[in-house]
Amino acid sequence: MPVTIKDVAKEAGVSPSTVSRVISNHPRISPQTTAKVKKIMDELGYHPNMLAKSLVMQKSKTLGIILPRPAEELFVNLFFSEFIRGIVAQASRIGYDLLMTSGVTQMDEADAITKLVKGKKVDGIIILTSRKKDPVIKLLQEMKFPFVVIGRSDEFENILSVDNDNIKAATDVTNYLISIGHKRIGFVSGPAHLIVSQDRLTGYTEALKAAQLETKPEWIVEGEFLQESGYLAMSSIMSLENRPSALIVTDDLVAYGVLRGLTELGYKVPEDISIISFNNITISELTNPPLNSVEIGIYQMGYTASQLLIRSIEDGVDSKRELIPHRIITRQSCAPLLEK
Amino acid sequence: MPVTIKDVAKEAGVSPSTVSRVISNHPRISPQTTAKVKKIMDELGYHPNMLAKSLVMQKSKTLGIILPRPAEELFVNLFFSEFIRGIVAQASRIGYDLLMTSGVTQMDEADAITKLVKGKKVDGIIILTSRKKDPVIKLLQEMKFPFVVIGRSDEFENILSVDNDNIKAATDVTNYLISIGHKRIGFVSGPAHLIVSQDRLTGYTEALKAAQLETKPEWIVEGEFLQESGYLAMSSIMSLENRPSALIVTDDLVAYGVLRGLTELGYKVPEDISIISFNNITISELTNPPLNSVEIGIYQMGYTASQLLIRSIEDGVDSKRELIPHRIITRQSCAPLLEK
DNA sequence: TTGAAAGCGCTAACAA
DNA sequence: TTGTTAGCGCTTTCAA
Repeated sequence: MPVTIKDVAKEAGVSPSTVSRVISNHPRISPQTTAKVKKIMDELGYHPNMLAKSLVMQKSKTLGIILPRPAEELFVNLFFSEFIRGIVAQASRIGYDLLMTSGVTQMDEADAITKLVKGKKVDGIIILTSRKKDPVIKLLQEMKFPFVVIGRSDEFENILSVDNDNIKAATDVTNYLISIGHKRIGFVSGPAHLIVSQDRLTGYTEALKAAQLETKPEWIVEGEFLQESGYLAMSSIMSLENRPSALIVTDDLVAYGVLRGLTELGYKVPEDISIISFNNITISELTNPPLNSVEIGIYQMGYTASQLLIRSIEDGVDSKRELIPHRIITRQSCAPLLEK
Repeated sequence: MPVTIKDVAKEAGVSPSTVSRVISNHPRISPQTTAKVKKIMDELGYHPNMLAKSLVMQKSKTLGIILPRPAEELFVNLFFSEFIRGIVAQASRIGYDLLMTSGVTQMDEADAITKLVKGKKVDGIIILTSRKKDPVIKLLQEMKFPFVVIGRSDEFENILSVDNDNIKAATDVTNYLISIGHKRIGFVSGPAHLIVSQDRLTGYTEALKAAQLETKPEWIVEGEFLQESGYLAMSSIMSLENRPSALIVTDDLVAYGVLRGLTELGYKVPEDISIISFNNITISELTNPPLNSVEIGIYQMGYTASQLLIRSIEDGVDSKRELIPHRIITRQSCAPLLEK
């Protein structure tokens, strides 16, 4: 039998409401009573029933997240762990937990979310991937329920989001290559329906334009966030007559595929071609040569998202875009291009 | 304003209990009423408040998991994502969600667990890492609260657990090397306080003994689940006079460190030395050469753990050890050793 | 400073 | 087959 507030009250010779007040540090309560009640709580091993509390308080102190689908979002997977750690670390600090769920067989994300929201199991929701015209964002927006998206929405301006400045990041990367002498720069992009793909591509294009460098459609290849895509992209690009001297790749795993293909074909990196990619996952320092990559601060994104969402729940802030700084990690996959 | 069971009742002209019965498919309820109530529920967009339901039912339909500490359990990290996916997939199917929490700064795992359990936020708990004399297992055992451990307990026999047969797996690996001609086999182990380390080491030792092969203390090196450990282990082992012709490594990441060091020193794998490791994480097929590794079925472990725990919650089964089969993945890091 | 009582939204005897 | 009622464990007016 669990010990309730009534048991404590009876044992301490006070009323349940007094015990309740002690629990929540109510200001107007005598030190003696407080001490007495606290002692009894310890003795009895009392812990408040959070369900009951949540029911009357109308809030669960819980954040919700929908587990991304396996195949579709492999991308997210590779740093899922670090991301979750960021969320939970911050949430726990403020007394929130994280509830994870997923759409069952036929039931999609939208239903899973509705269930959480209307079922009052969570006070806010974190959306992991932002696709173009994301229906989930629209749903949450309509329900006027607190949520934060990782990435950004192409439809709604005034929402809570945590993102990298992917356009800027891609611009920086492009300029970095330009600064070490490259003039022909290719781009291996990710799935077009993801906003992150779109933004990075934009940054690349803009940087080339600004530098008045040549841009060719065949230098841009789109693929999945898979090693194979890198391999394919590589072979398509290397077979060009006038091929790039440097390649920007949208993700480390893809870059690994590129690297692998290059090695197989007998090319040397960075002597024959320079490679730089995004996300800086574990693997990027393990490749041969170690990959230059853009650190995007996954843990911090999780941490910040959590923080922003909780603030939104508690203070009602519901429109803010937080940008997590990125940073180019220089390793050995890029080399200066000497004039010739 | 959320729509409650009362609103539905009033609108449908029935009592709240009737609505409740419709929700839970009570057998004795007329088709007409059912239809009418369901219609109203749809119209009003009704969803049951799970907190209220949980409060009266005394169960939350939620599983709990404590996020492993960063540094200590890097090991778990690498397949965290796949593991969680397994848990959530199965849990969702049966209508359970997963609640994640972590010890705040000073507050340790035990407190976090007590809070979840006594606070009634979860119906059962999944323990991710099993250390020797794990205090958390003891705590849960004492509270008589449903839980399942991934791995096994060295103290308690009669608990719920999902594990690989790590002793057998290590035996299999050792025998595999023996079968292709190796007689001098080394072992790079993990942290001694983890049961998985202990079991794999045991399996290795037993297999050698059974084959009446030589075993030398200096062929066994213990380290962390880190690349660096592999590097260190490698240099210690390769500097021996009579060194092994094959190495069993406790984890792919560590094996990567070994591989790297070997390459740096000019050794060739598998010509100069064969390497095989455990866990079969993404990285193991990306190395050069691709690593032979033991697939341990992480997703399935999560899935099974979830299943076992829910069964325990609902039917009271509380003592069962489920073994997930392992399987050696043959790639290019092992070569037969010819007699000489 | 403390207590009594009502109620959060739901389920489940018991009665009808 | 359906309704009435009590109560899950907590918070919070209102009164004392």
